[in-house]
Amino acid sequence: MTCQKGLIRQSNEALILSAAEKVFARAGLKGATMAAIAEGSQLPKANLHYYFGSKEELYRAVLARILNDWLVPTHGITLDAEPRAALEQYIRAKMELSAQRPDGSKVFANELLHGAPVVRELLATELRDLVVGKAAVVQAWIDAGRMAPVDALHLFFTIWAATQTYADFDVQVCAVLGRPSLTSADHHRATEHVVSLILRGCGL
Amino acid sequence: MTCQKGLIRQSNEALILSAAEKVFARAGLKGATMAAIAEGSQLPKANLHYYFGSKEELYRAVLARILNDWLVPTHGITLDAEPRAALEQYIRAKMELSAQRPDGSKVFANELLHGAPVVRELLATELRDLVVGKAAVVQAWIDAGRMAPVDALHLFFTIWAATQTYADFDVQVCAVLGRPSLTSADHHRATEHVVSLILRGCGL
DNA sequence: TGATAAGTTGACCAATTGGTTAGCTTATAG
DNA sequence: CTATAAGCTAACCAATTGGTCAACTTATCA
Repeated sequence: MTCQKGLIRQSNEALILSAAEKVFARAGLKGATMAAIAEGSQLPKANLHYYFGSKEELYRAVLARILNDWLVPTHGITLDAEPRAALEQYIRAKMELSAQRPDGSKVFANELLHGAPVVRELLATELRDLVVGKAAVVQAWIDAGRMAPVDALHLFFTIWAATQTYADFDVQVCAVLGRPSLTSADHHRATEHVVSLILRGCGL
Repeated sequence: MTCQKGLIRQSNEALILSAAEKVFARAGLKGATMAAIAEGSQLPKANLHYYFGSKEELYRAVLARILNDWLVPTHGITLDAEPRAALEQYIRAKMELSAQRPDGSKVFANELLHGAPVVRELLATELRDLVVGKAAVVQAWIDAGRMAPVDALHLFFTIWAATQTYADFDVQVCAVLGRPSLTSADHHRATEHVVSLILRGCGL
């Protein structure tokens, strides 16, 4: 009963996924080449097709991994949580993700930008269900007078946008700040800004 | 002395630029094909190369047009303006742009996402100079106690992100809202949300 | 140990696609 | 009207690239 994948397979798939995330982030779905991913993972091109049938299948696998990491940090948003602490922790988690794994965010952004041909179904089901649920929590907080009356669904759009902009559009941020790349001090400053602006915007 | 371009040329260039913006938005730089742009503009492919030397030159022309529209609405942010009115008007203008010309925003977002190989210089000069100047105005408002002490530069990042997300990532917004596409009522609701959240966040 | 499966790889192919060119038609101006 | 320039276009080319395949080596386990 060997339900587990072979160790070699497991290791090589991880290697390929990691390289693919970087290449897809830099070049997009069409711009990325299997040859570049092969080079990034130090494996011959034919090997990629052995583990992942096609370029699109590999792309799909990369996206699946990202979406998962995307949804996890909402867990602290519950009815009996303290609004200010829960939202602050969520925003900080998203900022941390933008700083630590910008490539993943970029691949996802690219997919959305082009109409989400691959993940559209997931958005309309998994993502929607989760967010609608969390928005109901926020609405309950508002109804209880625990925060200002913002639009609960759109609040999530704003939080995603404000946090992910530091991953997706880092070149722009760098250019305006006059930096070659974002330092951890920059990320810290950005985090404090976003946290305080949005919390104040929510009357917290 | 005919310094003006021929009428035919002017008309066809506009036709091509418009079609190119749509195709580049949908497919990205690499994903877009000259054939698709040709079909979109109802012109044979060789004609595109007659007016624009290469695919990249055409892409560059599309981006230039967008960046210009991008920078214009900051004009109301001046030292002697009223902070609340000036920021509100700027945010509304950006939301209007997102609603009216989402394709332009998408092309620009795609360019940033992939490291801005074509407009990087423009970002570090034109955009930076403008934004640093406007941030100084915001900082002066803060110093005068006319608004809450937010980070002036990062405030612009947040405004851009919060407004453009409705153009760049409209599929995601649609999916979560459960809409096939964004209605003008949706755009109105989004605008009021962003305006009130950010203004309150700025203590206005 | 031997047999079956898993993993590896260079060489190759077909399709796509940006770009060219030669020859054509239409417009413009003297 | 004529000559020159501008505009148009089908056919073609070279390069890129996703994907295939057959032959090979290595791992696994009864």
